[in-house]
Order: sequence, then structure tokens, then C-alpha cells
Amino acid sequence: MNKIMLIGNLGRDPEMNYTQNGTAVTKFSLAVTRRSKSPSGERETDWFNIVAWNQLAETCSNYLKKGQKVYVEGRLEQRKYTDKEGVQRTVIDVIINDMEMLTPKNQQPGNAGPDYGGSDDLGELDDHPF
Amino acid sequence: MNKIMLIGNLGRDPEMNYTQNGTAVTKFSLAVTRRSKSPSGERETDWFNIVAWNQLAETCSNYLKKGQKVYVEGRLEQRKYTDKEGVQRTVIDVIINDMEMLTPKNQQPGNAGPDYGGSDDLGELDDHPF
Amino acid sequence: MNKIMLIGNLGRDPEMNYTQNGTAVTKFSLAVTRRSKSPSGERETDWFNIVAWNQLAETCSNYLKKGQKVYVEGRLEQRKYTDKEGVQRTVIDVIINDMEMLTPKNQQPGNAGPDYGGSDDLGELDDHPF
Amino acid sequence: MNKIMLIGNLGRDPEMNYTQNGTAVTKFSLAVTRRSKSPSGERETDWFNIVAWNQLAETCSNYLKKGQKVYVEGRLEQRKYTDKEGVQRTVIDVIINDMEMLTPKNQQPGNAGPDYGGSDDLGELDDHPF
DNA sequence: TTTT
DNA sequence: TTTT
Repeated sequence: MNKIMLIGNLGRDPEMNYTQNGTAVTKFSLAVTRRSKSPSGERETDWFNIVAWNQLAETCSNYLKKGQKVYVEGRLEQRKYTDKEGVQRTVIDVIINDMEMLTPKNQQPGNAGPDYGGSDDLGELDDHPF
Repeated sequence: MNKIMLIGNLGRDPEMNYTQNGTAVTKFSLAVTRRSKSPSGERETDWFNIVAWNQLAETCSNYLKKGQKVYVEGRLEQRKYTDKEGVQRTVIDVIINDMEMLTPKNQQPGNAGPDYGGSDDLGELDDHPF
Repeated sequence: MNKIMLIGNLGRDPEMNYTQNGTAVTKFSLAVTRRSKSPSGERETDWFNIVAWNQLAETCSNYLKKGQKVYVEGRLEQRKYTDKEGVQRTVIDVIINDMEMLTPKNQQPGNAGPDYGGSDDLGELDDHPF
Repeated sequence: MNKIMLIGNLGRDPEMNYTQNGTAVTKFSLAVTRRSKSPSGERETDWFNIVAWNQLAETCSNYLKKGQKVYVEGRLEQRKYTDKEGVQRTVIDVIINDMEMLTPKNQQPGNAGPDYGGSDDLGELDDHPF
């Protein structure tokens, strides 16, 4: 088992790309604020690289915006690369298989006011059938 | 929410230490094998730095050994440091609050055979009262 | 492992009680709406009996109100009893060890308007030290 | 969110069936032993009805046997029915979307001894693509 | 560095 | 009904 679950806010709009064989992949960074405070009394934030594939990539790209709060669930993977100074570095990606939007529609940027109606009903979206 | 759950094998025996004010802290690295195989057909492994505090540190130090399979649950934290070449690096620690031993007693190293007896009953141990 | 995680809305205000030896226990019921729809097109709801003990009981009792959205985490337990008709029944309780309020303060009932200030900072509360 | 994660032992062999439209469904009951002991010093067990659909149903049916230890993950659903005495009852099912076998192959019933070989490599199986 |  |  390698499972991670996060609730946080998007630091930027998601970036959508396609691999050479046409697979959709979307990336965004997620700010997760720690519950505890640092010795100096500040709340600290951990940033995570989130990666979604296929249908979930489309959904994230279409519905998520900078600042929104989301729940994501997936697995942690390490990726090694060499940076431009030639230093070997390790990055941790969170490959998600489930995402749930936590910011109510009416509070999302670009939305003028309360809206509890609407026929499209988006809540939780994932890439498995249940 | 910042929650991670892993099942893996200890790469080495845990290392126990005490902070200046006497708090117990135990560290070990955990190998989590990926479910999927790499393009070249190998199983890949992700390594995690596990950190336990207080009573759970004592328990990990006393009962866990290199090679054993464990379930751990905790949260991910990033820690920045500068290595000896002066390069800024980020490490990810898994601060655990729950641990469960998955290797049956009779299969642990140093144990000659089946042993369903014994009065001490260790199973799952954590640092909260439930 | 016996772990359950739910996001739902309180069906009523929590009810606080004390056992004979003075331990605080708070109960409330939580409505969790299914992601999928029934064949007839309705969204179905599952109701859960939530039980909190000790400090977490106090917190739930003090801060939660009917209608609020919360995240809870705990374990499932079955409890057998005989109802007034003499029928043996089984109830499932969710004994929680963690709770996070998801309804923003300014949207809670009895709150006149936006309030992003405030010095008390309540977010996630649990009964373990991390 | 409605998520449950259990580790337990199968009380019986799984039962496989097909719905009228040919969908595979497998059921089994899972014994989850409590960590804590009852006042009288016994370990108590909670029993869960596990339900798997489609490909995961086939896998459970093919590989799981009475007594084996498994990890399952899914969601809780309530189902109402009237028993033969005409009493309305509620059952809780755990609809799983992930299953992992925890009993090592060489310890499974019907297996004479250690077996680290074998070309089929079954570990964790689920009904989603990752 | 582990395991299967 | 299972396991430890």
C-alpha cells in the first residue's frame, strides 16, 4: 500500500499536456497548511506536485482553478532527475486517482453570487467506475 | 488533511535517539515496492524516511528489525537542508502516528519456528488512546 | 486495521452525555450522500451514528451544529441490543478519533455575514498530540 | 467521502454469482479483530459483509479462501430488507474497490511449503487502471 | 538498504 | 464463520 490523501489549495491553475501517444496529463501544485504552528508562531505550508492522468486529467484541467480547495487521493512516487547545474535531485510526485472539489461553486472566482441551483452536478470525480 | 499510509519493509534496523530535552525519536527507512512494473520489466521501489516520536519511537525501536514488513500511517513533511556541497536540498519525512507489524512473530529473524504462544500480545501500537 | 473516513452533514445538534465515571461522550448522526444515483434518479443518503469520547466529545459538542459539514475519521463497531419488541438488532457505530469542520465560519447558522477574521483558530481537532 | 479500510480474515470461502445481465458479484464475510479487549479480557470480533463487482469479483473468487488475511478498501452502504419474521432490518455492506492479499503464498492452505518461485505474480488487484 |  |  502506498496511499496519500491531502486537502489543500491550488497554487496555480492546472497545466494540461498530452504525451506523444496522446495520453492526457495534468499537473498542479497544492498547498497543504500544517495543523501545528512553528516555534515562531507561523503556520507552515507543505507544497506537493500533483499529477493526474487520462479522464481525471481532463476533469482537473476543466474544473480546477488557482486558489480552490480540493481533496486528492493517490500514491507517492519518487522521480530522479539532474538539474541544470548538474546536481542529482529527487522529486516527489503525488499521482492521484481521485479528486473532490471542496470550494462551493458560488464561492469560486469569477462567480458573482450565490448559486445553489444548476443542473450539472459535479462533486467527486475519479477514474474508477464506483 | 495530510495523511499517508504505507506498507513496506525496513531497509535497516531503526535508529533511536533522544532530543536535548529527552524526547525519544526513532528513524528508519521503508522500502515500498510499486505494484506496476517499469517498462523494462523490473519492480521499482520507493524509499521513505520514517520518523516516530515519544512512545511510538520506543515501540519501533524495541520491536522492529531490518527486513520486517510494517504498516505505518502518518503525515508527510518537507524539510530543507544544505548538503556538504552547499546544495540546497529538500527531504520528505513521514511522521508516523500509527504502526502495525505485519510480519508474523514466528517468521521474524531469530525465531526458530512456529510460536503461537507467548503472553505478551503485541499487535498494533500507536500514540493515541484509542 | 478498521478505519472509516466520512464527509457528511449533521442531521441534528450533537448530544453530550457523561458516563458514570465522568467520561464525556457525544453522539450525532451524519448524512453521507452517495456519489451515484439510484435507478430512479434520486441521490441516496446513508446515515451513520457517530460517537466521540473525551476531549473530542467536548469539541464536537461545543462547535458542531445541525446542518454543518464535517470530516470524521474513526473505526466501525457493531453493538447488539434487543429492541422494545424483543427483536435482536445490530447497530453500527462509528467511534471517531479525528474531526475536521468543513463549513466555513461565515456560513454557519447564526452568523450574519462574512468573517474571515477572528483570533480563535479552529480547524482540525483530534485526540492525539500530532 | 465514504471510505472504509479493513484488514481481516475470511470466515468462509467467497461466494460468486452473476446478476441477470451477467455482471459478476462475489460476497464473503470478513472477521476484524478489535485491538482492545473487552472488560472480561476477550478479544472481540466485528464481522463485515464484503461485496465485490466485475473484475474484482472474479479475482476474489479465484484467489481468496477461508481463513486468509486480506486488506480491503471500499465504501459502506446500508441495505434495508424484511426478514422472514416480517421484521425490518438494516444490513451494512462494504462495497470494495481494492483488495490486497496479506497471507503469503507459502502459508496458504493446500500449500506444502515455502515457494518463492512461480511465474504468476499476484499481489494487489483492483478495478481501476492505476 | 528491504521485500516478493 | 476467521484469525492471533
